Amino acid sequence: MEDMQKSRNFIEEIIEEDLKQQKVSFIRTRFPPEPNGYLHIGHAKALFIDFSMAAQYGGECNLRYDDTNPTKEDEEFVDAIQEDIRWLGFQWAHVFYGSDYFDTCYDLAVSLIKKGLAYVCDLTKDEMREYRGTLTEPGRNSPFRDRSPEENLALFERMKAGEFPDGTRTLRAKIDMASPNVLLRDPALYRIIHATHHHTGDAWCIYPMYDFAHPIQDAIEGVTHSLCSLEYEIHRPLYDWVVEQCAFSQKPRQIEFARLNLTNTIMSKRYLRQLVEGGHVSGWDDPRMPTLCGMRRRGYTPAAIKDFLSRVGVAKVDSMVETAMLEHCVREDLNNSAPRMMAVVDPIRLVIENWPEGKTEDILLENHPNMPEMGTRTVRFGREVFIERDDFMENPPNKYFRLKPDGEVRLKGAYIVKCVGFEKDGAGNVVLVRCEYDPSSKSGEDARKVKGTLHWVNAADAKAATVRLYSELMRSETVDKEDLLEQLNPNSLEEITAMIEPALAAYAPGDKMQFMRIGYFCADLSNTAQMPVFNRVVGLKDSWKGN
RNA sequence: UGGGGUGUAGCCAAGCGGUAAGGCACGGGACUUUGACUCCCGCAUUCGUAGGUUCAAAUCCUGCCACCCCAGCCA
Repeated sequence: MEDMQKSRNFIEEIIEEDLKQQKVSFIRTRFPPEPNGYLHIGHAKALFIDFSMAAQYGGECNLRYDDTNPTKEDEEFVDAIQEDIRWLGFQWAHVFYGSDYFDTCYDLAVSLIKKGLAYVCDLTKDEMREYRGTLTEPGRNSPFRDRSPEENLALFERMKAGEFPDGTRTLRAKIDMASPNVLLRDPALYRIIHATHHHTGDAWCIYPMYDFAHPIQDAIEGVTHSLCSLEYEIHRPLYDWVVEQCAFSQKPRQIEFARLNLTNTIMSKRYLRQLVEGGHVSGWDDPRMPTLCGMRRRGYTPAAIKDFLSRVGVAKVDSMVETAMLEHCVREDLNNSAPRMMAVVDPIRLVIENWPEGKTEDILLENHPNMPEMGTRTVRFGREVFIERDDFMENPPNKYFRLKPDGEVRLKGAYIVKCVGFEKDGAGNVVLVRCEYDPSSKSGEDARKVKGTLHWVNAADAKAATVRLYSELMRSETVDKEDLLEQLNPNSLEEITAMIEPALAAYAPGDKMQFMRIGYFCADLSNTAQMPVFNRVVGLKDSWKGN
């Protein structure tokens, strides 16, 4: 037939063109996180692209820790990163460490020195900045630029041997101090750092810079397409310079795409750390965090995240995606898999006055209205039940389908009840609603319909549970990085005690379910039968205008 | 004021000289023992802007405007 050709994003176009022109025959990509923090949804976009491009063209993707700066990295993050990638459902071909290539990097640096393309520079950090010039003025050559290869070799060897303190010397590429691209003004290739590296220990005291190490790592691994975010666009000439001057025959190609930004979300690692260390969240896996471990704990599913990422697409425009899109994706996924349960999040009592004291009745409830294969369960119904405070109003607005004086409503799966009275406490809050039920209105046995249906929990066997209602961490759509803490949403976590149907207490940590008419929830890691804890993943859509 | 990028609806995003896909959001309706789900319908006479080329321009050309990135011995 005339199947609509699925449109290709620009990276797919490049890859297909490279394949067609036989520039490459096997696609290899890499996901190169620096092990200095937990992965977040922004990384997920990058790795989603890295892994899916490789998979789509029958190639492979490596996981490579970009660990060239021992002062910022820690082994702590290495395992967590793998766990998150696996959780999303991706499998790498190999795990590499950038530090595995330190010997090669060193040798290549030596070869650059021999070719007169790199030199040891004694300028201090401040001096180097001064010599670099500005965006509009060219820089000046370092006074050490013309050292002989022999002298450079000797000095570089002594740097490696640990003879010089941190910050006293660097190895620099000899490119062009007048380049309009500031990155090409003799960039540092190596710096001295006397620190223990989490992976190589004390083997080295000089470490290659990202701009030198990354293209080398890519080339060694045979990466064909090195996908990264837009801010590296300006690094590409340097990337290509390194590949060229180090004489790699197979040249990896760097392609840049826009990183993900989400409304009401802060993504930068530095600020996330600030939230964790300042105690503004409970940890990296706080369900409000955009980290993958946080989203996992919140109850987001890999399928929902991947669906979201594919909907967002791949392009070069700086964009800000609405969180609503993400929420739509979890709802869609959970709608098809989450059993429907009843929990009353803000309970008040409802008494059925014409229901005999002590009498109970078993109610059969479907676990999913659209999926009979999910089975049924039995719930006890009695004289007294809990209903939501919101589901009764003394003076309701128009089109209020819930309980009101003299109004009728069905209790889900049970009977139609009519409000015959209510009681308030001293503060004027309704604490009890009095009803009478219609014995002929048993669910499934009666054609009579009422507009509203309420969820409920039988008071005699309801269990208490802690329910955490999460909302966005940041109160405005965009976040100004200046005064982060003032922009925090003070109400991003509301913890309440809810009354739940007994079966809910048996759910294991990580299980997801729908609290009927409320939202999708996930049993928290700390969930126990004694005191169940549920996190709200996302609320149900609510089109009631009076709300 | 230098260089590198990017501008299509409220938000993403197709489009690649032949007359503006799709999704989210939003609005209206049907269905409903979840105000959910599902299903219909609506939602850019116009593509940052001003000109030019062409029978024909979001697509090509020129100018202008806006926004993002770069002056780490971070990645």
